Amino acid sequence: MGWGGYGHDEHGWRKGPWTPEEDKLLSEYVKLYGDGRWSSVSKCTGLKRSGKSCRLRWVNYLRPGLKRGQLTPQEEGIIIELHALWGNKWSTIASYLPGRTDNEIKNYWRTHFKKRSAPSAAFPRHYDHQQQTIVINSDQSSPSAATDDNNQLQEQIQLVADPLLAVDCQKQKQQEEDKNSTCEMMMNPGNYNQWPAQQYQLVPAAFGSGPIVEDWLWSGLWNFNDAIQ
DNA sequence: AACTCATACAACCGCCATTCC
DNA sequence: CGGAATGGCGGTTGTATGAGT
Repeated sequence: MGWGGYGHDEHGWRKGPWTPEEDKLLSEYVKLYGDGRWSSVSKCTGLKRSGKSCRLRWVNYLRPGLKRGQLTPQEEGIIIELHALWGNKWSTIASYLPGRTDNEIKNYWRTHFKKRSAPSAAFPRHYDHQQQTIVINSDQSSPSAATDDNNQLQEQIQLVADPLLAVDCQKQKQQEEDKNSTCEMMMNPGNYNQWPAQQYQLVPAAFGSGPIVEDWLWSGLWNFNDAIQ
């Protein structure tokens, strides 16, 4: 990944790709002083990099816990859904994907979706709708199982009309009702032609846990995207 | 084998909000 | 209180790489 060699800006800061030596210096600095005092990195380490450049390098590349490699279908789904919610709030979206950076997500989105307009057309080429979507209420012989699923789903669904919070009782009550109806729709998707408005889409699987719930959410995601076309 | 194109990735830029002095 | 410094974020650019032709 070259930048055509190294250069310096008007302030004398080095530019271009980082060397292993620079990475080592930066890592050692953060180990000693923590991440946050970027402007003093050059003073303390002799690194000829601006604070901004150091921060970027740390956040996007050196920070511990970063995941490497291709995003999983689940992560892709989360990105798609959160982007529908918040737009290009990459750092916000990244906060729901542990180990992924806003830069990575931004790059991914631009590469895969930028040129496409319709949300449903935006799904990655390797995402398999048929594979991800499960048959809802397939176990008709066991009503109790369906009820359990419903209860489990109820716990996982959060309505996010206002992602920051429902403020008053009226809103909370309304949200509770919407939550119930959304759950009902997910349990019996065939009975509904129209999905709720965008503000009532589901919180992505990252908030919940377990393959069943994730599959439910995935199928809901697809219905939702079809609905908003 | 050579060329083209799409994708992945790293890094920079500019703007804005916050903090500091 | 106001200006400067700093940090954070979204947008953009440039190059490497691999697949397809």
